[in-house]
Amino acid sequence: MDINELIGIVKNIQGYDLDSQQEKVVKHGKGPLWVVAGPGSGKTEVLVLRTLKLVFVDNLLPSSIIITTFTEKAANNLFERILNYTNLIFKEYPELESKIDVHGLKIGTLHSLCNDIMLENKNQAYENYKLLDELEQYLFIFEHSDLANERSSKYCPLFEKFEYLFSGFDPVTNTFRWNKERLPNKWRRTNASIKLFNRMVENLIDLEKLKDAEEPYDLVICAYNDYVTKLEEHRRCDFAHLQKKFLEFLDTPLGLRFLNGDGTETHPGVKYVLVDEYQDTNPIQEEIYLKLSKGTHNLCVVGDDDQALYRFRGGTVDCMVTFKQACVNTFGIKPDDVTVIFLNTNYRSHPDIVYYYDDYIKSFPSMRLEGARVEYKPPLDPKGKISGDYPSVAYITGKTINETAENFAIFVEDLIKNEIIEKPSQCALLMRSVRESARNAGPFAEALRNRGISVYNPRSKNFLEHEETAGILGAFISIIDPDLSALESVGPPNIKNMVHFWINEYKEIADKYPDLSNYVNKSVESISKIPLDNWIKVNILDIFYHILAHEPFNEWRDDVEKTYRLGQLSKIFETYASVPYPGFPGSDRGELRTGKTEDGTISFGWRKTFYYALIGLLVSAGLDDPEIEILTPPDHLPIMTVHQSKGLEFPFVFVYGLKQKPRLDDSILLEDAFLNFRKKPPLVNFTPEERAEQDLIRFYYVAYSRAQYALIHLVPKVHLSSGFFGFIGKKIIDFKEKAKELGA
DNA sequence: CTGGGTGCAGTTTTT
DNA sequence: CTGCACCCAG
Repeated sequence: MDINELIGIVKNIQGYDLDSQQEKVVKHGKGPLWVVAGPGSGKTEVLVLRTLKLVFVDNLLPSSIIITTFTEKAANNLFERILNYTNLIFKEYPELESKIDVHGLKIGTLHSLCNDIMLENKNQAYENYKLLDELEQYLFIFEHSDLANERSSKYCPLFEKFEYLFSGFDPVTNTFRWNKERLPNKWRRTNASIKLFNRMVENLIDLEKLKDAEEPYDLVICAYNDYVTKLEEHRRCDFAHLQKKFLEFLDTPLGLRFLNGDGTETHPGVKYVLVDEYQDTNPIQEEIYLKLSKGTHNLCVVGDDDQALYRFRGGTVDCMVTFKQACVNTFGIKPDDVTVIFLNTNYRSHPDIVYYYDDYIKSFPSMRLEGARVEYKPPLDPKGKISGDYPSVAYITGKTINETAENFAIFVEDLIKNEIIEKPSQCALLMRSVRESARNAGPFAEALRNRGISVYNPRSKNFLEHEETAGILGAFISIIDPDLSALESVGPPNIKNMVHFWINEYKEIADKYPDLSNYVNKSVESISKIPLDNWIKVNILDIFYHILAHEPFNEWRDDVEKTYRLGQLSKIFETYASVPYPGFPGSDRGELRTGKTEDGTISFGWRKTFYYALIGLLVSAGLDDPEIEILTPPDHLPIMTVHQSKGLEFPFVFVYGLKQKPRLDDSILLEDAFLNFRKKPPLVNFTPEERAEQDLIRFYYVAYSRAQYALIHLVPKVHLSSGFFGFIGKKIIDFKEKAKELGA
């Protein structure tokens, strides 16, 4: 197929032409391609079409093309679009159908591809390892890592140096700061270990360099080595090490065969690498991408440096901003050999909104520093269908949050009454936190509901308080710790309170469902008959599923949300059951034993660990409620975090807040702590304060650039005059005043 | 409109 | 403990 035929087909399907920049991306041949794409510029579409071009025009074997993006959801979406186009192409060119199968494309998150490729290529260093997800890594570190378990003062200098990893709110103990009189508690140490170890791997920390560092880095090495040893011992691998192993795999003979191919269709080699959302890439991922394309230089990255949101995951915008330099350094080519294409045409927002957020991001001195944004980035050019002379950027205010929320609800009500919008789902309220507390989404959700406008707020963190989750946990605990004697020994009141709540919830259910209470009582009785110090034949999962098989859990299967939550909970139990038992190879936490001294009970140690490790985690994690409907119900107004809104667009976008202080969070401080020990020193350097500020600016940029018809700030009066963003208040229109002026 | 004092609640996101 | 909202004085 000819490239123009392909573009013609696309035009027929879409009804419009690609713009010249988009076309350049699709048509680009060999060599590094750096696509700097603004919001609403059609970047994912372009990536899809470029993939089609490689397959249908260049006739590359799909399995020689790697396409990655940031989340599973985005990856699925990307593949679906490719598949759609492919099917339409097959309608016009039926003879291709037998020759081309796009299912061969290596498309997914980088993590999933690393996993699949190493398994397919039988990489010995990865085969037979269990990949740990977030929860599994937590439980593994909680039980196995020296840093989390050492009871002496061995690690004190490390605790001091990385103090920020141990401070902040700890919901398990309800404390705000590590009490330095004592060692940090185990949850804090576990969380700190996770952050520390993951970041060391993601930022490609050179252990050799670290060896020469002054203390307490010796303790960091010691803790890290211990963790890696334990992982190997138990044949586990976390997400960060998955990437590290993949990088190492690429240097092995099997890896080189994968990379360069051997002339067979099974091993065609890696011919092209395409990366979406490149601004959220971290150093180890950058290294992987560069290595994958070292032989071909065919690396295409797409992203928007202004929309980087994932520093907490090790993502650094630097990779996006310095892509050209990285290619020059790694491939040994000239800067001009890297093709730069700016997709700066915006098809999403009203021109005034586009100018507004473009001005916004450029107005901060910290964003104008060298290396903060991609060089020579042109201004956004609005060419969307939306136009009209109305105030498209404005604010709604009030004396207090509640009053602001009230005015907001009145405004939304008016939008509906006056038929400016058909349904509430054409709006979105974007907030930093969607929790329905007085400082967050609470007043807004309430004001809307008071006016009969339903709210769609799926992530409100009360997973453990529903009757089904509380009920099954209560039933389970009633079996394994019937007199709650182990619970009594658990310190933190949060855990105790939560468990008591579950027990009560279970008792209420049990009153109505005698079969269930019979099962629970019988189980307690049969455990009581097992002699001291003996294995119990049932695994915790057996107990869990037996409870599930009883009413009312059984009939709750008809309820989508309840089923989802119970499914999540059973996954959590499965995870816990798979945690290796320290010191007993081959056994795991799912297996139960009776106590050594106390007759007829589950071992006290097991019960205690269950409360501390698993329940403590659940209580502190505040698990999310399910997001079952991906699409907002039309008669609901979605309340979401800015992260959730990424990649989406809404006719009316409301954003709360113009008064927020940039925060030096631990991701930023950790970057600095390891700055001098990177295998590759970073190409840009900002102070932690500068990075914190830039992150905050980008965060709101993402929010503002979601708006199609109107962007409306929700700001209590004080936000307009003071605070970090206060100046914005002077640039936008007060909706109420404008309405008065127009006599509306 | 600003600044200081008081009181209160306690992100977010992903593999 | 910190950051934010809110109130009040100037």
